[in-house]
Amino acid sequence: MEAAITLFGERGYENTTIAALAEAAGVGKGTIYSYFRSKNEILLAFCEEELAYIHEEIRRKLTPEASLQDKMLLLFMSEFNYVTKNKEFGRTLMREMMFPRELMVQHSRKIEDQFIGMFVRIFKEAQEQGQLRRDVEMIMLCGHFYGIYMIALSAWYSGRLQSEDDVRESLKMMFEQALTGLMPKDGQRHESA
Amino acid sequence: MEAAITLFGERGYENTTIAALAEAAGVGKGTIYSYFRSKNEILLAFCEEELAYIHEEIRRKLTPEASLQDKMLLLFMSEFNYVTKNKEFGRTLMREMMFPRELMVQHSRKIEDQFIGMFVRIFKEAQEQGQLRRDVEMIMLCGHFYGIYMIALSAWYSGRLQSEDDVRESLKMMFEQALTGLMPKDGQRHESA
DNA sequence: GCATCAAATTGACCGGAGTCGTTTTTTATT
DNA sequence: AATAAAAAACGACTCCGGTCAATTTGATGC
Repeated sequence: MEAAITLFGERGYENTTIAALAEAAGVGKGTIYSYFRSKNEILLAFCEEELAYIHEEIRRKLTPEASLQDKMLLLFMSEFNYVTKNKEFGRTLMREMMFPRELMVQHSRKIEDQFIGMFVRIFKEAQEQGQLRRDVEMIMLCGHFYGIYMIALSAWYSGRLQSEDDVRESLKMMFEQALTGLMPKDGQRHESA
Repeated sequence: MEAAITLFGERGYENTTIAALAEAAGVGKGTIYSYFRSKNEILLAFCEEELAYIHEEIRRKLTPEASLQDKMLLLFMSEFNYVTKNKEFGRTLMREMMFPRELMVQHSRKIEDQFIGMFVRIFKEAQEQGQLRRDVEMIMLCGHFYGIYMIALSAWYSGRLQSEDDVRESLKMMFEQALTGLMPKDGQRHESA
C-alpha cells in the first residue's frame, strides 16, 4: 500500500506496473497477488483509505447552518476535485465504483457506504429544518443526489462540461430542480402557446 | 463488424480476442487496427448499430397518451434489458459510455445523442400536456432522468438491487419523487416531533 | 507491358496483467 | 536439534491488446 501511494501519486495509476510496484515494495510480483486479486483492487483499497481521510475533512468543513444545497455542493465539489486531480485515475476509480466486477463489489460497497453515512447525516439535519421531505427513504435521497453528481461527472468526462465551474453550476441548478420538482406548479400549467 | 456481432454474441466481449476476431473476419490482426483504434471502439461501433435499432423499436412501442413516467419506464427498462442481457458486456459498454477515454468521446457522444433525441421528443410532448416544467432546459431534464437510471443500474451491478423488478420499482419511485420534488410541500413543513 | 508510388495488409514483436509450480520461510512437534 | 507440515514468497511463463517495419496490392502514367 505504501508503494502504491507513492507510485500512483508520482506517475498515476495506468503508468504504474505491477512489476514496479513489487520492486518498490521489495517483494516479488506473485506476492502482491496473494494480497490483492487484481490491480484494480489495489486502486480501490488505496481509495478506501484516502477517501476516509477526505470525508473526515469535508465533515469538518460542513457548517450545520448552511442550506442543503450548499452542503451538497461542498461535498460533491470536494469529491470532484479529488477524483479529477488525475483524470485517468478518477476514470478508473469511477468505473470500478459504479460498475464493479463481481470481485470488486465488496470494496465498492464499502466506499459507497462511507458516502451514504455522510449523506444520511446531512439529510437528517435537513429534514429537521424542514428542507427535505420525510416520506422519502434515505437511500432514495442518496440516489437522487448521487445520480445528479454522476451525470455531471460523466458530462465532464465526455467534454460536455469543460471547467470545474461548469460542473459546479450544473450541480447547483440540478439540485435546485430536484428539490422543487420537475412538474409544473399548478399555477403555471397550460400556458401552452 | 459481422465477425464482431457473431463472436460477441457467442462468447461475450471479454472472451473474444482480437486474434479470433481477425481470423473470423479473414484478415490479419493489424488490419483490424487500421479500422478501429481499440477493442473498445469495436464494442461502441457495435452498440451504435444495435442501439439505433432498439431505439427505433422503443419509439414504436411508445404510446403518445401514456404518462411521462410510463414512457420513461418503458424506455429505460428496454435499455436495461438490452444492457444486462450479458452482464459483463453491459458493464464494459456503460463504463465506456459514462466515463469515456479521450479517444472514445466522439463515439459515446454519438450514442448519447441517440438517447437525447428520444428524450427530447418525449419531454416536449410532456410539456405540452402540462406534465413537465417549461423552464428547465432539455439537457437538464435528460440529466435528471438519466441520472436516476444510472444510479439504479449501478445499484444493480453492485447487488443492491437484485432483480429486474427491483430496478423497475426503484425507477418508478424515483421518477415520481423527481417530478414532485424532494422539498416538503408547504403544508407538511415543521411537523418535527 | 513496365515503372512508380500510395494505400492497404500483415504477423512478428512488445509490454504488462495475471497464473502457477517451485522454493524458501515459518510454525508445530517430538 | 531434527523433522515434518503449513504458509508465504517468488519469478518464469502465458495470454492478449496494441504497434510497426516490411510486404503486398492496386492505381496511374508512359
